[in-house]
Amino acid sequence: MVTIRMIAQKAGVSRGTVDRVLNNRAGVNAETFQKVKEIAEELGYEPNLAGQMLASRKKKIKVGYIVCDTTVDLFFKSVYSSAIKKAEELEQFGVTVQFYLIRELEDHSIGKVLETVDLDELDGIAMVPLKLPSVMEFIKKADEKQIPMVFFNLDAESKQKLSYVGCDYYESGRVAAGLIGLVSPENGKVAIASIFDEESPSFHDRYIGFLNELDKNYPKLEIVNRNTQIIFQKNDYSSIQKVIQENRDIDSIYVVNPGNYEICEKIAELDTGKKIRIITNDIVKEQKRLMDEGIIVATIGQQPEKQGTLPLQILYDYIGLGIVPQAYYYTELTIYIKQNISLAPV
Amino acid sequence: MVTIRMIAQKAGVSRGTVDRVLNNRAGVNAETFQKVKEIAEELGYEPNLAGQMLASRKKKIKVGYIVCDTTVDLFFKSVYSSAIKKAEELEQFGVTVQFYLIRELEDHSIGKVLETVDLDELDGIAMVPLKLPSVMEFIKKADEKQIPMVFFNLDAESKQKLSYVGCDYYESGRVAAGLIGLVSPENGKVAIASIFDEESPSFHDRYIGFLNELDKNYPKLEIVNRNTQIIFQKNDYSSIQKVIQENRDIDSIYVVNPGNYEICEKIAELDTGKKIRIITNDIVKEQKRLMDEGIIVATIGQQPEKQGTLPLQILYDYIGLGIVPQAYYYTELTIYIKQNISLAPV
DNA sequence: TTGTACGCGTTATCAA
DNA sequence: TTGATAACGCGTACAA
Repeated sequence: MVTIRMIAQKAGVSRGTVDRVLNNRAGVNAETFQKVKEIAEELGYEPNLAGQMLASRKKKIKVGYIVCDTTVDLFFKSVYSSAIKKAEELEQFGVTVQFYLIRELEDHSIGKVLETVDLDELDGIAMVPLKLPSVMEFIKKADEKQIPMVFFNLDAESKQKLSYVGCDYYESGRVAAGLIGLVSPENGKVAIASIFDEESPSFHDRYIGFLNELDKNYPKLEIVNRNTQIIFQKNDYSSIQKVIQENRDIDSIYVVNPGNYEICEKIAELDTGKKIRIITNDIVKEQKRLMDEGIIVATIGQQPEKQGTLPLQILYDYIGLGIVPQAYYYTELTIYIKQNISLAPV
Repeated sequence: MVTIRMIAQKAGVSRGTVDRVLNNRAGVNAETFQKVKEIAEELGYEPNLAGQMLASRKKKIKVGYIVCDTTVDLFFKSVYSSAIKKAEELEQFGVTVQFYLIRELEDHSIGKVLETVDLDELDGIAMVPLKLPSVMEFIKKADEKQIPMVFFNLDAESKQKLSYVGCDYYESGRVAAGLIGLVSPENGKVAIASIFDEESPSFHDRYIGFLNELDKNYPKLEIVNRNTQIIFQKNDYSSIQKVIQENRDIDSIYVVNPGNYEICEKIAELDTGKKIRIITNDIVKEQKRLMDEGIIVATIGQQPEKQGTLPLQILYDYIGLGIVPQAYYYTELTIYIKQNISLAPV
C-alpha cells in the first residue's frame, strides 16, 4: 500500500507538501507540484479509508435530511427509519444529521418547516425535492450558499446537486408492462389506475414507460382506459368502478400509484369473476397481506432502505473524504411476488 | 461518542487496562475488570470503526478464498470477479487474499489444488464446500487448526463455521413455483427439468420447495413429469424431448439447474406451439439474450456479487475487528424478467 | 513555499 | 497487574 509518507520520501519533500499537492491546495512550487503528482501517479496512491475517516471527525460535519412525512405516504416510513439508522452509524465519524419532515398541506404549501432550517449551519443536504414553490425556493437558497445537495426519490435540477438516488421511473413503468405481459393472456385486456397526482413526475414517467413498452412488445394487449379515467381521487373509487363495470373482461390492472392501497381491495371487490391480476409499486408492511391474499400478484420495489442510507453516505464521503459521487444512483427494480415479499427489507 | 480514553479517565486507569478489559485479555485485576466493564456498559461504549480499521493493519491478516472454477459453472464468474475486487479493497486494511480455483474432475476428485493450501499461513477461509471427500477432508483439517471459515453458495457443517452466505434454495424453489403459477393458466400443465446433479443439495432443496409450494397454493396445476425424467445429461436432451413430445400442451417449465442454458434453447426448439414459458435460476451475461428473445420469461437470481464480497468482509470483520457475524446471510431471491435483467449486477 | 507536530481511536509492546 | 508510549495514515494548524 502506498502512503503519503512513502511519496514524500521518494520525492524528497515533507508529508505536508505531498498533502497539499494531493488535495490541490495552493502554496506549492509548480515544479515540486508536478514532481509529487507524478510520483503519486506512478506509485498508484490511494488514500487509506481508515486514516481519512479518523481524521475527518474533526470536521464536525452537519447535514440535513429532509424527507416526506410518513403520514402521507407510507412508503417513506422505511426510508426514514433507514436514514435514522445510518445517521447513528455516521455519528462515530463526527457527523450529525438534522431531520426535517415535510408534508404538503391542504393549501399546497408545506407550512413553516423549511424556515427552521439554518442553512449556515449545514454542510450538506439530502432531500426529496417536492415540486412545490417553497421547496424550490429553498433549493435556490441552498444553491446560493453553495451547499452540496443529494436528491432522493424525486429528481430536480440545481447547481449544487451532487447525485440523485432513487427510482428510474420510466424503467419502472417498463418492468410493470413486462409483468402485465407475463400475467395476461396474449390478447388480454389491461387497465391502468393511479391516485390523484397527474402532475407528479413519478407517475408521468412510469405511465409513459408502461405505454411504450406495452405498445412495443405486447401489441396485442388492449388498454381499456388509455387516456381516460386513469386517475382516482382519494376515497373516491367511482372512476375505476366505472372502468371495471364497463369492461367485464379485464385481465390485469396496473395501479401506478396505489396511495394507501385501498384501491387494490376495492378492485378485488368489484372483480366479480375474481380474475383481475393487479400489478403495483412498492409495498409496506401493513399491506403485505394483500399479496398473501392474492389481491396484488406482483409489485415493483424501489429499495427504500437505499434511499434512506445512500444520500447520507454520499454526503459524508464527499464532504468528509472528498470522494466525488456518481450523478445517478438508480435503485434496483425489484420484483416481489407472494413468495419473496416476506424477505423484502421494509 | 464514547472512547476508550473517556472510560479510562472515569475509571481512573490507563487506556491499556481498558483495552485489556474490553477485549477480554488476561492480566487484569478482577476488581478493576468489573469496574471498567461496568463503566463501559454504562457509557454505552462502541468501538470506533475508523480507529479499529487503522490499528488492525498490523495484524497482516491472510485469508483464502476457495471458489469453483468458472469454466464449469458460468455462475461463478461474477462471484469470482466480485471477490477479486473486494480483495483489492481490503488490501488497505492489511488483508491479503489467496485465491484457489477448484473443479470437479472426471474421476470426481478435485485434483491437487487444495494440497497447495498452507493452513498454517491462513487466518481464515472462505469457500464453496463442495460435497466431495477431499473437500470434506480439507474442512476437517481446517477445523482442527481452528481456522474460522465462511461457506458460500453451498452450506456445510463444521465447528469453525462462522457463517453461510448464499441462497436459501428451498425458498428459491418456492419463488419459482410462484412464478410458474403467475405465468400459467389455472389448470395448466407444468414440467420440471434440471441438469444432472440429483445429489446436489441446491437441486434437492429447490425441488422440494417447488413441489411443496405448488401443491399448497396451486393445486390445479399438473406436473407432467413429477418424479420422472426430470434430469437430463449434459448435451443429451432426449429425456426432456420425450416429455415435451408426450405432453403437447405444456404451459411452463421450471429449469432448476440450467447448466449452460442450452437446455432452454432446446426447449424453445421443441416447443412447436411457441407457448411454453421457461422459469429458471440465475443468468449470466452471455445468456441475457435468452430473456430478450423471450425464451426464458423469468429467472431467479442469487446475488453473485454478494457471495463474492460478503464472505471476505465477514472474515475481516471477525478476525480484524472482532465483530461476530450472523450464522446465515441469505441472498435475496431477485426476480428478473426481460425488462429489468439489463440492470442486474453480473 | 515548505516543514513540523499534533490529534483522531485503537492496538501492541515494553517498562514498571 | 498496570501504565506509558509508539504506531497506523491522514488532515491541518502553526512555525520556519
